[in-house]
Amino acid sequence: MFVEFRGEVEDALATALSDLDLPTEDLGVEEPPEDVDAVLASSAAYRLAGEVGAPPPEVAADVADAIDTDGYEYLARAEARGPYVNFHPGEAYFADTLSSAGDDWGHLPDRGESVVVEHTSANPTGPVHVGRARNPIVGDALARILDYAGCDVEVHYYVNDAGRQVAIFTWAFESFDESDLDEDPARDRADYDLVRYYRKGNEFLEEGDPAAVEEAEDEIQAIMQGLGAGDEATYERTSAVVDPMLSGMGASLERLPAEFDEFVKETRFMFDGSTDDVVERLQDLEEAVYEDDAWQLDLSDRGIDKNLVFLRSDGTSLYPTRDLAHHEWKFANFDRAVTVLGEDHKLQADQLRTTLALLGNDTDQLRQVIHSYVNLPEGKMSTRAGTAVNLDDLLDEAVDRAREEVENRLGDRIREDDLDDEDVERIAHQVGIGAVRYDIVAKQPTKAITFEWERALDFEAQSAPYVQYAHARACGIVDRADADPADLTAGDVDAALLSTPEERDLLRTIARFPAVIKEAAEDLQPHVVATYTRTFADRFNAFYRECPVLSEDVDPDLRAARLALVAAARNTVANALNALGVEAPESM
RNA sequence: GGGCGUGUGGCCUAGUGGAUAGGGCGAGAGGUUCCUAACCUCUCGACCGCGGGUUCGAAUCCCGCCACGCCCGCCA
Repeated sequence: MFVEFRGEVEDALATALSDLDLPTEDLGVEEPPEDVDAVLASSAAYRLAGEVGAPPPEVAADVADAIDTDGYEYLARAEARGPYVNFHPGEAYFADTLSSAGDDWGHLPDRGESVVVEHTSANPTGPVHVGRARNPIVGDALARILDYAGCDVEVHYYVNDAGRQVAIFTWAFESFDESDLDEDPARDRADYDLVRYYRKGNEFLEEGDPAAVEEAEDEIQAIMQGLGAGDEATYERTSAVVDPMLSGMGASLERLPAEFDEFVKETRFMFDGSTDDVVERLQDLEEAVYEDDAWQLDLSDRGIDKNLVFLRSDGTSLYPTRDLAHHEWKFANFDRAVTVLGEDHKLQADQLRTTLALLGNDTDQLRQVIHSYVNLPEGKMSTRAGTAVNLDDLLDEAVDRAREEVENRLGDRIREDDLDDEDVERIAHQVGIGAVRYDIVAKQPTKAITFEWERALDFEAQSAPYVQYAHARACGIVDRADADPADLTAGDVDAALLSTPEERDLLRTIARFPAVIKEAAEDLQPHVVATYTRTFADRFNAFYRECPVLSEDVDPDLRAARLALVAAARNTVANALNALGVEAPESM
């Protein structure tokens, strides 16, 4: 409704300005502060004051007078208040919001546009740790939000299965035995088992006997050459470590949950010849230079001082070369591509985008979302050094603490409901994992996060449980009303009965939800949705406090209207949480 | 050294040209015979890193400086 209302406001304002012979390019339509009782406002009078030769409040009054609200569905009233023109919707706005906010509220019309979202794409060398966890959390939320926004979304994990680390990993796995390793796996799963070989291999390369290291380097080199030459047997060897590692990592990611439609391996673009094709086309570019026996791209004219090496002196390709082929494949198969990357890949992202353009691609199709890392108070997390907090450990701890919390609260519940052990376990998972996810997705991705257990697992604060609780309260009311769900949003209720400030504010907030999805999808900013859920919970709690629904002294018509409002609220917050990938408990 | 990013009460955070900078944590005081108190109300607390500038108007734009992070591999 908000989106439609905004359109009407812009139309009415533009018409009024042109009737007054004033310029219409700067309408200045914005959302007023909380304490102003209007849905939208315009600050255009400030800029027009000079042109008109009158003070802004006078201009605002004239503009407000010139606005004709006839013929608009939702726009009912425009009034000047100081230098602003405030816009108010009529009853239809509230009535339509109430009747529209069904199960699919927040889903925008199909855009007929396919989008591939690539996220995580962590090297298959060890268990997923918290430092990396921002990528799947942001990426999964983005994919969900784009889906809500009407895109046809496919989610990919790009597997770096041809790089040097994989060659090291493969060599290490083949060279060492269980008896060479000095620790047991932290968990009984392939990623925890295999990472020990990777660590052992790196340790050996750093500290081993020089002659033996040289021998190992020859083997690592042979593996990379084999992959570059498209050798099936070499691919089998690397797959023997990569595939189980990936399935183990996938098990961690599923807990978030972050799921993928496809794991796209970079070897695919070596074996199908597209990397060779890219190399040839790069060599033909005028930016191509051959220096130190390696083929490079001089991108200094494009504002990138660092040369991009695309073919090593030994003739093998590099990660960026294969990624170029990968992205051309994406462009050929999807309308748009979104990639979620850690900030350490910023330069590479710029080089990729620039080079794709040089190769004749339309890079407007590509959006790269960059995020900072989650670090420990003492510094970076590293798989190789073994300093990382594993995602599984964080999630386990979160669920344990949530379970403890649920059990503590069982004692002093007023409500006599019957939460059995299964409910406790369900709530512990929903709340614990939701809190971790929400804590990360709610922050602007560009801001660095320092990981601290207490803060990450605070269930009060401005957390997932706060929002989830509002949802559970709404479910409790609907549940207790024992009404036919079909009646709840039926057109029979009279939205005009919802006249208290709390009811109006809640309706206004519900009305904004599709606009929030639209904004988050356009700007690729999931935290916008998280911010919205907090505002929503504030509004819902105010309503909950002031407006009884099921009390016996509530008039039946009002009760029906409030029940419909609660149902609309429940649908809104359920979908908002869903768009963030956070579960919405029906009781807690 | 260069490039990019970040800097908002003691701590975390929203807000990227317009209405007295909005929340949370923390500290203090209250609230439940009434649909879930993981809630709500009130109080305390901010020269929006520092200094200039542009503008009728700056947390927001521009310049300089400071602090922190990331990058500057024939690794990914």
